[in-house]
Amino acid sequence: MLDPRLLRESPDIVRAAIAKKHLQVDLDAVIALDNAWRALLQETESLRSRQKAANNDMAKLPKGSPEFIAKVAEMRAVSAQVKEKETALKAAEEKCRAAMLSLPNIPHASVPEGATPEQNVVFSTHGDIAALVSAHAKPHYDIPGFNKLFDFDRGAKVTGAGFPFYVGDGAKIVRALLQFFLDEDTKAGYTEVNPPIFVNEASATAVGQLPDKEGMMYETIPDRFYAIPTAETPLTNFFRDEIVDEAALPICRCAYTPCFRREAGSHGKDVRGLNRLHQFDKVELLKWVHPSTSYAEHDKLRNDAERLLQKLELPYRVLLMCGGDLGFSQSKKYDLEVWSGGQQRWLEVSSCSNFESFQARRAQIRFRAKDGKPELVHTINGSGLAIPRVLSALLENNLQADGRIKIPAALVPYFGKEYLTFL
RNA sequence: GGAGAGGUGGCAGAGUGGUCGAAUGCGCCUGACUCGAAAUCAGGUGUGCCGGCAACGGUACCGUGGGUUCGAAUCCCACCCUCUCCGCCA
Repeated sequence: MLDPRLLRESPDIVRAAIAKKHLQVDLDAVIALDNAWRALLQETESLRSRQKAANNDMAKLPKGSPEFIAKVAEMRAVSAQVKEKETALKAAEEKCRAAMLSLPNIPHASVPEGATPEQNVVFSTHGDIAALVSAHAKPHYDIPGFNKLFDFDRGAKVTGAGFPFYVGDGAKIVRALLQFFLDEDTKAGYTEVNPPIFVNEASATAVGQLPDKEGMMYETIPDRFYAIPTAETPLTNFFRDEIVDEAALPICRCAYTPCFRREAGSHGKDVRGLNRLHQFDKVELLKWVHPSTSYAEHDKLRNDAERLLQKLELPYRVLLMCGGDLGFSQSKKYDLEVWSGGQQRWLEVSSCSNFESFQARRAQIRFRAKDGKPELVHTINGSGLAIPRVLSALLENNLQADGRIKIPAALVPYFGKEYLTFL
């Protein structure tokens, strides 16, 4: 959510932000709703003020006295008016809040102009893609024996499409990657957290998944919990409605969780094999930072995620997202894409985003500044990293002529052997 | 799942219909005393929203949401959470 004062004082900044993100929002309607709400609030509060003054007078009067009885009669009418106004006020407030929630975050000045993913800027490229071209290269789902270690058919039987079983070395490579990521992230200064993987409605709302993305999440009956689409959801809510110690900032945490995404409407080549799943494992990095260090911490977090790909010796590139491809709630975002040599395509394995105070305002996460006034923190997060696509690149890029997969040196201590075998 | 108790400011803890944003204690901040500190004494010390350049004014908040009433921290209803006992169970 944006600061309402920004809308009132500098609507042009908001207008420019909407344009840069290539969104359609009727800003004037939002402003009108805000004005209407404020006018109604004034009226209601002055009525209540009158009511309060009368109450104080009545407290001094003897209960049964004629003056008292007259006051009761008089205030009965005011009370009815207050109730009426309060009902109207509540409706106006809800409309206004909904309208405010429809306003996107302001993109940072360094975000490039652009409407489509093609206009994202390649920020940096690492590793040698050409070296991966070989005669036996193939998509991971076509590698002989793939279905033994990554059993999609039985997963479909037991649960549904996109819920594979990982078997034998398949399970072990997932565990090795998770352990490796968590160890590296911890070394980089992130405190490991093991959060709940279901959240309530308030938590989903605070990070912006509700309203709007309810169709993307699995919901439980009868408790109305949501299966988390990312560890960002429970992690960000850790400090919801709290004022944290300024000296503790930045607070850096990492968490492994399974992630659940309905991905309604996704079909075709993009979703084959490990490319897109309804349940997958991911380690998330998250920081609560002081606004003054926000972008430096954002860069650091991106570097922390990049280091993981470097240690796994996977070629990757970093995209700086243009305004049109920036999410609704982000001020700036880098995507890390790993090169998948068999499919000959880039796969997104991490989005490193700075939300500035957009999430913190909704979630009411603040710190006490030196002058004593609470101030909103900035939140930053990114994957470090998502397992299936890293795995898919690992399988494709490291496929040997004999059908085995060479395990990167950094991962060998975790995996326990130098090769993964399918058959 | 059953029975009972309870949820009040940073913490502890009073308050059962009106002058209560809320006693008191602790903590914290400022000042006095002191070479300095401790102790002591005096004063201060929640958050949001609206209006205002500001000083400040208004209003809301006693787990959450409804209700009763001229008036609710206080009474009624629902829900959430915590604790105790019983039951069940990884």
